[in-house]
Amino acid sequence: MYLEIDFSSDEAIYQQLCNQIILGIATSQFSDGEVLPSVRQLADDIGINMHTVNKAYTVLKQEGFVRMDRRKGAVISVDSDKKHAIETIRKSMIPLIAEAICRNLTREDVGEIVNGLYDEYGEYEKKAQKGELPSQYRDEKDNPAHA
Amino acid sequence: MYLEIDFSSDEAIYQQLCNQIILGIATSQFSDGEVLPSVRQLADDIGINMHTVNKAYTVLKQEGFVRMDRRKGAVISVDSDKKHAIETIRKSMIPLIAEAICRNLTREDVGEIVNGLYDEYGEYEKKAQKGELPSQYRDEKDNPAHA
Amino acid sequence: MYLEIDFSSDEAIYQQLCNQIILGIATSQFSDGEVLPSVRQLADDIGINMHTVNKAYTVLKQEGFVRMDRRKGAVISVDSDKKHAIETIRKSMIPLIAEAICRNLTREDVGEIVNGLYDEYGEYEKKAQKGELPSQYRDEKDNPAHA
Amino acid sequence: MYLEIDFSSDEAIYQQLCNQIILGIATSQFSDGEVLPSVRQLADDIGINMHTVNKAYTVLKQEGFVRMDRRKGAVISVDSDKKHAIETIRKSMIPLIAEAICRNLTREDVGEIVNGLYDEYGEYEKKAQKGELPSQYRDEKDNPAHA
DNA sequence: GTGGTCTAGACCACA
DNA sequence: GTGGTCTAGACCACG
Repeated sequence: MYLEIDFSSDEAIYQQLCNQIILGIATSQFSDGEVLPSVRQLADDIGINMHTVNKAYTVLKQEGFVRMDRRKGAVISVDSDKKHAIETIRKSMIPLIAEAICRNLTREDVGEIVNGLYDEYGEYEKKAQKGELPSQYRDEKDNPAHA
Repeated sequence: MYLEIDFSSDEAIYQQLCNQIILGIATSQFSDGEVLPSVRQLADDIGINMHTVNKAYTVLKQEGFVRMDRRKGAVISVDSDKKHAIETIRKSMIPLIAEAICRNLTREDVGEIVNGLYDEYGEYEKKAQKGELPSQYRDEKDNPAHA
Repeated sequence: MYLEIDFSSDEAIYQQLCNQIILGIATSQFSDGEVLPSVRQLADDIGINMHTVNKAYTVLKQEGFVRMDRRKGAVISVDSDKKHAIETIRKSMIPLIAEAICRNLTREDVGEIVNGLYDEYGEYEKKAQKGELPSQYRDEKDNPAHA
Repeated sequence: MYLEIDFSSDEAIYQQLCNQIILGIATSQFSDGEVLPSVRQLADDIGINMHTVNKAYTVLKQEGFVRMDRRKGAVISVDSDKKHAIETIRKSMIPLIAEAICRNLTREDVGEIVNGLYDEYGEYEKKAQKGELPSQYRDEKDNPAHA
């Protein structure tokens, strides 16, 4: 998978890394059980410090997207406790909705944004709704780019 | 308006301040044209340093929620360029939707979160839809043709 | 004359006032010998503090656009020492030209800007060239005079 | 590059710093992609406070002369949107041209000032016209598709 | 009285 | 080591 990092962003690099990987999972470029590149390799690929990659993996683990396997390294393993997820998303969404309201966006406007993003990224969703999950590894097309 | 700051949060104080004020605008606790407390005043009120408040005001200005009037100080003045707003919100929402998809939340789940938040905070929205807005500048001498 | 003040500008009000008045002179809305409004009246008209108007008048006097008459108040009286003027303009122009160069604007681009502004504001210039002003300089291509 | 600060000037130090650096870019003493000294370093070098340098860098970033690279610090990166640049320059030039007109300077006089300054500072211009620019980002990993 | 600027010194997250 | 944040206290220009 190709990871885009903007070194001039105000977002921390490890944070961008997390987000990109989460996006990769959402778009089925990474699938459950897949192994992420080693810290050192990914760091070299992107041209960043090893510590930074390490931090990203640690955060992903804490947030339940990855588990650390002693032999394989970081392995995708999405923890989907719906109630907890909703609460998390809700909390992060408060400032965004507040801004939307201030800018005179209606809930329909926001709904369109959400739908647009689901259309764009929601590969995982399609699978889920076709009941293909959680029969976990149903990988006919999941030849993820490079590791 | 009562502003709550969590000093043990990992979110920067000035950032919390920004969010609280934006929330205040969304819920009509602050309305367009209203003057915010002076940096010193607000700093004293919530027990933080003047400069921290100043930074919050500066960010709010830059993001188009406030303008600095040389006579009155910081004045609520929401810049509602819909197109720009949508783009901003969309960008900040990408990681959230990605996470939602990973956690198997459907777009309907997310829609409910959005609606819940609109119900909770959307005072401003109600006004807007009743046509009471926009009256961006109330002051007779405050809206010069060019900046 | 109508004076436009932007209270949200980063430029000080007295400074804007000065610039507007100078612009008024350039466009012949104020002419030599004309009396400016009293400090109090202008302050009331614009809705600003008397001190601010006072400061503007003081600066205009120092810069040689106005003289203070004990009975009439501030009187337009433009001091046009060409050599001194050139040196002043040159100094203020340095950062602008530096910026222009950085942005890849050619000297022709800047020349066009200058000409555009002369076309827009140069009432005074027309008089000068018609010989209505102190015959002085009626030379279309004179001494370089710059550093 | 040697930066000269006049501590007795009425111009803010951070503003002088900005102007000096812009001048440095114009004269090719700084070139695109070059890394500026760290805030602490530069502050020590010229004997001012870290925060003052920081403010200068922040302003330069906001005005599109510099970007903040999370790995390298402040990097010269001139944003040359010609249309925007012209509008900016034009606005700052209005008071200068107004003054010039008042002082009976012809457009030719001003043109000479402009040319003089271009002759003195326009190193960057020469390169640009030889086609050596634009190569805005030299770094292979520094130019992500989206910010 | 306001915000803007500058200084000084501190801690922390990031890389 | 970097910049980002926060604090504290000071002076000044502006209004």
